Amino acid sequence: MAAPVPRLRFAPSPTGYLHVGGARTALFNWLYVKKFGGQFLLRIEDTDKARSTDESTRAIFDGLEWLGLLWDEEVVYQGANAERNRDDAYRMLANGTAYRCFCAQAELAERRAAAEASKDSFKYDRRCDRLAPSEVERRVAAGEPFTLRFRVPDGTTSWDDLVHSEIAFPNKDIEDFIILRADGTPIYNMAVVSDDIFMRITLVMRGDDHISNTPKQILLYRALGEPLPRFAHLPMIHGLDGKKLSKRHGATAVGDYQHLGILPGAMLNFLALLGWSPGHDIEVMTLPRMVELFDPAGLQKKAAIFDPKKLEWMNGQHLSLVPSADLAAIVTPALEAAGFTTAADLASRPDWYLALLDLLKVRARTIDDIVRQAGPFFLDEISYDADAVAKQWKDRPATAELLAAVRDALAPLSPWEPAAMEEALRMLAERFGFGEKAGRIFQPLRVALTGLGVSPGIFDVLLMLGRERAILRLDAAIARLGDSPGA
RNA sequence: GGCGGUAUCGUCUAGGGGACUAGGACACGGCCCUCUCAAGGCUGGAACACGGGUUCGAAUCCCGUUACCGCUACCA
Repeated sequence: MAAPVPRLRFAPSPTGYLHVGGARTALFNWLYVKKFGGQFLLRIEDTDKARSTDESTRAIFDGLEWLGLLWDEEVVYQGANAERNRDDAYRMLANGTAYRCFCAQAELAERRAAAEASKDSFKYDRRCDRLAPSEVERRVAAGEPFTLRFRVPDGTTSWDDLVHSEIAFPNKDIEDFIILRADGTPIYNMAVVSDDIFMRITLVMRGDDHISNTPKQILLYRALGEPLPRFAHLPMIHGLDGKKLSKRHGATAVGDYQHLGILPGAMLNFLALLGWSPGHDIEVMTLPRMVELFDPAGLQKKAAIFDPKKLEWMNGQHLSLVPSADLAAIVTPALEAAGFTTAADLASRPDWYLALLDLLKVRARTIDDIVRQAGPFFLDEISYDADAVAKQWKDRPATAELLAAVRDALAPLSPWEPAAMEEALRMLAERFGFGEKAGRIFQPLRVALTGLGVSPGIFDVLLMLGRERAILRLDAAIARLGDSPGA
């Protein structure tokens, strides 16, 4: 049998935001398609009108687009397929694999409650399947409402799961489940199967919370006489406490991480490692590299715990990896939002901007870190960090004197370049009797230049600031030191 | 309760009978580099859930126990 072209789908319900677990499911579906060829499709499961919102649908699109997980065909809205879903359900009624059930919802709930009270597990007793055909006809004619139930056959339903290998369910444990509501709308399993058939899905890859839906769905395919897709059930993602990831664990929406300054590539890389391993101790990967290395054999069976610390580390790795020219596209809006500069300003001095990014990105873990450290390079008026001032400007008169000497040593430098600066400042250190400990100049100078205790190397700071601005900063610092001792 | 799934350092994982004194990464500690902070290098502590088998030999195979997770709706 010739292998069909893989067609996979990601099928979220639009009831919240794009959850990191959903994003990871989408990623593995996408990786599979990119690795082996085929199509990655998106289906919005909006049949629960009460909970589905357009806003959530929008959030799913936004999240996937941000991650770069683009779908290959037009989005399918499950709600639009209700009619075809119903036709499929009626096909089963016609071919005898389903039957009408006239049991009232309230009555069913009562029987279920009674069974549970006596510690029995409830299973529909098929009473409506035993109704005489004439009786059924009479009740239908009388306009009695009914649902359609699937008649579960004897035997065992099993499949070869792509991640779990063989999984089997005795059919006796599956009740005759409803496939069509009294109002004619399909139940989840019916809609999924009907749509997956229609979309010609060849591999259903989803969270393993769907494992127990799978035998029911397989039975439906068979009843409909349709070929089975393959199934792959991915493990769940849990929070740090081992419980299912939820709001109280902090950020769980993909959009949250976007706003926290995480790079999409880092997010994808981190998510990929949660439930999959390429082996060979490989960890940091770009998306194309992940496609190259992807192999379903590396898929994990065990639920993974989401560790935000490792995500941050991963982001730092990607920050260093991404060319500054690419990074600029993401950092520029953030810099503008912080009120530091404008895109036009940055565009007017691209070399300087890229050099600045080169300096900042290696010591940042998030985009926010970069923005924070970038302040002194844009603002006219810097703010001074109290701790840094207290530590590096202890003896105020002596520091003022030192900084004045630094200013005088640097001001005449020509050209304005690091080697000359270093020579001048090291000579100054000798003169002040600091010997090899030039840090005694660099540190107070750093505070004067940036207001901070940490920054890129001092000569890089001087270079990026430019002579004029550096001298201005020094003057401001000297003046400040001369003022009230309160800093 | 029933059914199903899972089980290697705190966390993510490598491992698919001998190469295991169980490897890597995050986090944590130490050292080096060094003008600060990162980055980088070196380094320390830290795991095969338990009990039975199978086998000359088991982290790896089988069974049981335990724990955790999921499903158990005219939700998805």
